[in-house]
Amino acid sequence: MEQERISDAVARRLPGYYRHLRELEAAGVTRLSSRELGERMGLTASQIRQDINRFGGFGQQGYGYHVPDLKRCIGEIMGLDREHAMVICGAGNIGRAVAHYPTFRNEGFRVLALFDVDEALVGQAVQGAPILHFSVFESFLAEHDIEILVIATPAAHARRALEMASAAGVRAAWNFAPVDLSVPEGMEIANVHLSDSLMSLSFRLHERDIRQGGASKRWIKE
Amino acid sequence: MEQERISDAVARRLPGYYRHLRELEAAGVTRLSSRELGERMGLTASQIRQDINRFGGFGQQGYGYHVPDLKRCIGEIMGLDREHAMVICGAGNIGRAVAHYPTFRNEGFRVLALFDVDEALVGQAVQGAPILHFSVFESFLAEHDIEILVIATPAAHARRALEMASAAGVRAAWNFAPVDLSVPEGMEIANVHLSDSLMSLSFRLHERDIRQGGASKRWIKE
DNA sequence: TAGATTGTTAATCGATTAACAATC
DNA sequence: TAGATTGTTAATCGATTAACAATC
Repeated sequence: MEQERISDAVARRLPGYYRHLRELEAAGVTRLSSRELGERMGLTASQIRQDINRFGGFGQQGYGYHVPDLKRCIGEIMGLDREHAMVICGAGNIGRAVAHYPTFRNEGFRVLALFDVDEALVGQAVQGAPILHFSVFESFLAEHDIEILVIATPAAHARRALEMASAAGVRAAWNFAPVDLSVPEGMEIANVHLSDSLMSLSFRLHERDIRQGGASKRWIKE
Repeated sequence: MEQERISDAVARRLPGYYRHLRELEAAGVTRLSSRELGERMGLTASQIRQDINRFGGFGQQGYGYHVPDLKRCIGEIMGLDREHAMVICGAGNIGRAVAHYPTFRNEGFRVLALFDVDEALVGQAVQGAPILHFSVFESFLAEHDIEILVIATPAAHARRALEMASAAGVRAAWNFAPVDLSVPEGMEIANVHLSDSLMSLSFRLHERDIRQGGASKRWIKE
């Protein structure tokens, strides 16, 4: 009964498997070997077999994997076979972009409402979800069974929204505010930090400049 | 002159260091030990010293690190001491959210223009950047020295925008379209995959359910 | 000087890759 | 059956942690 927690390395690759399997299924591919999937994803066949086998033997010797079956199984592993009720705190650009994003609407993630303090936004709707005033946030949480809080507020308000949601029994937070939120007891948090990937990209460009343009900068050791 | 490429693990942590140092500097902290920073960030002191030392000895024995100096150095390492000219392909919710996002506007990332095929959007402006028709994308790239392309189009158009930018000498792409774009010769790419972090979060919730609710599901091995 | 803390080398740990027996 | 490919164990590699001499 006791089993090891799946490593972050594997948990991070699961959505990529799902995305590629979805594309392959849409393209009509039904059979796939770990070697073929590896070439497509830039991973080794060995790693793919290791990853998939953390969850059970979904393949068949001599044949490979059945694309629709494997896609469904990986979807179930990530809980995509059921609905996830979400609310979004902050109806600014990020909040509204999340509410519109089609990829996860298609996978059972449902936005029930957005919350903001800006009276000009309250009363509008985004993709059928109403924008409500933040003052009714707690009562809304009490009345609805919300599983995931999306934090799209300025950094200063993120912690407060998280605490209210935690107290109301919300199980997870998907945080876009540029702060590292510590994890309340019993919750799962994903800190997105949109600008981090841009800064890493900028770092790689700069690293490349330094290599090519002669190592005049001191931070490259010789 | 020849040196090892910085590992992805380190490159991914750099923006986090920068963010925490910025917060500490704003809070008036000037002196910091690796142990203190580690406690704050949830890393070991050892790892922090290893990471920082990839780039040079920025600390002082017996004292620790000088917060403003270290922040500036890490900023320079990521190239934040200069401007980065960007264009955004796709002026939908994601594209506009990126154009508004304050965190990287403050760090020298400048959006010169957005491009879209929707005539209703063309002519508008976002934070001072005009929305232009995609038909003038190539001529705009020819006339301006653009460093980073932000891809915020539907998946089907991502590759085309990337190829045009690559041909025009754009050096990097920050991709929000839900496809893994292969890297053109000489470019750096960051594939963001917004929904991946949500799916990983959902996976962790589901994993937790299975552990607690008895391992009736087969994918947990016993 | 004594205490503190870095920079750096060595040890450990975990993730990835390779290999191959099992089996479809 | 023969060929192919998985599931799984063993080997390798790289990243993290521990230890400690250097030094402020």
